Amino acid sequence: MAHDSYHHGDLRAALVRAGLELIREVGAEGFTLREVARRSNVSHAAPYRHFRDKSELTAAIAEEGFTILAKEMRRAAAAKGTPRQRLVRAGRAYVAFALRRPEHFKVMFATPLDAERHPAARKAADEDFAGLVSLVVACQEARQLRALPRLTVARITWSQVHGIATLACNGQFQLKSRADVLAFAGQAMETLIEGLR
Amino acid sequence: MAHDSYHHGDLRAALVRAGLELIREVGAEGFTLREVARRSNVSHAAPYRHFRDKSELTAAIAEEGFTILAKEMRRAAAAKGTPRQRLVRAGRAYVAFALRRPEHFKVMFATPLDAERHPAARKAADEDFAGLVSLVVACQEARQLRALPRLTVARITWSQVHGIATLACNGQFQLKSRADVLAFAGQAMETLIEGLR
DNA sequence: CTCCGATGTTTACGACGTAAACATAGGTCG
DNA sequence: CGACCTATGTTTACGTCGTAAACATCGGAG
Repeated sequence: MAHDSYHHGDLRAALVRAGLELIREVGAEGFTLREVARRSNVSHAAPYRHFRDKSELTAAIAEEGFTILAKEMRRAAAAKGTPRQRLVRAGRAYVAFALRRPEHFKVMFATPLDAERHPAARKAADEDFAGLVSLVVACQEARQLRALPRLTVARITWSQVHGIATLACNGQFQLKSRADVLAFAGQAMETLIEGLR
Repeated sequence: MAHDSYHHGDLRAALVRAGLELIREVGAEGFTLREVARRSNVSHAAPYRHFRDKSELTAAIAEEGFTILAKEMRRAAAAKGTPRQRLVRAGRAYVAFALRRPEHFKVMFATPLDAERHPAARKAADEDFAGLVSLVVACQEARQLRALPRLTVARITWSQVHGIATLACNGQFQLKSRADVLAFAGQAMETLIEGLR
């Protein structure tokens, strides 16, 4: 339990936190297991007691990201408003997340999350998508969306939002402020939904 | 000129080619300057005569990618058909490119292409986008798109297509075959354009 | 023909990922 | 209450990487 003793208490969580911070600072390229260990005041081999290799730590960080993202989308889509408005808000939350933590976001989608190697991360990602599907279904039930297959509609929407998030956090649009990007995201969602009716 | 002499002839091009191949095989993570040198039958320090550092080689590879992509989109959007059909075909070509060379595609968008550090790559990317804009403008002139700002429409379209490409080549949709993904891409574009009218 | 600059090579350094051997702390069982 | 066992750290070691500096070689300009 003692924080400064030989044993750490909860090194695993500490490593994930430190890793998250490091990735925010230097991005996935500069990200280093040894530096994560250093920041956790632990020898460079200690992480191997908790993660089989580096990719497993980044997967844990990705998982954390999916969990946070899910939470923020849920909050944005909270009950009030029409299903359509809720869907739009969720989409904007997605983009907002990517803008606020671009490096974290990139790590989440850097690698095809191998279901065998990193089942937890994969599950978290799938749950994010499930949340999106349920918003889409709500729209369809309210007759605010055309009756295409649910999965198809969800994928189209996800792609739109994900594309905006990806391109924006790589600075590919020449938009100045985050607010501009978010406004654009809203516009894009409205347009898309218009096509989906 | 001799291929086996001390001097290589056109090492720079050879490095880009070898690099491209290597990235296709092992992805951006396993990508190594030294291995590229090895495959070019050259010492591990030789690349530094042609690239300031590793990132400059990957930028050159990215640039090559943007050039190829532009060519393929141009070909797909060739004259026949309505502007709208041409736009859809270009979008599908974008996705097809990502599916055919996923690792290459990832490298192209891995990093915010710094205009200072990698001007050539940046320019190639901008030209790709310019091509898209011109297709969108053609659609607008044919009254097949609502009169939103050109840039906005182009960005929305790009985001949609880019999102599909990114998610698909990370295996995030659970679609089996490339054909399925391409069909989906077409559907998505049609839907989006519907909303843009 | 000679010399110079462009292009390769060798050697060297520090950092990294990872494995193996070793150490310690804290709970379990006598 | 005290001796072990196991989970969790540490140390040491190895091979690879990116990169820099010093050195070598070739081909073309004077």
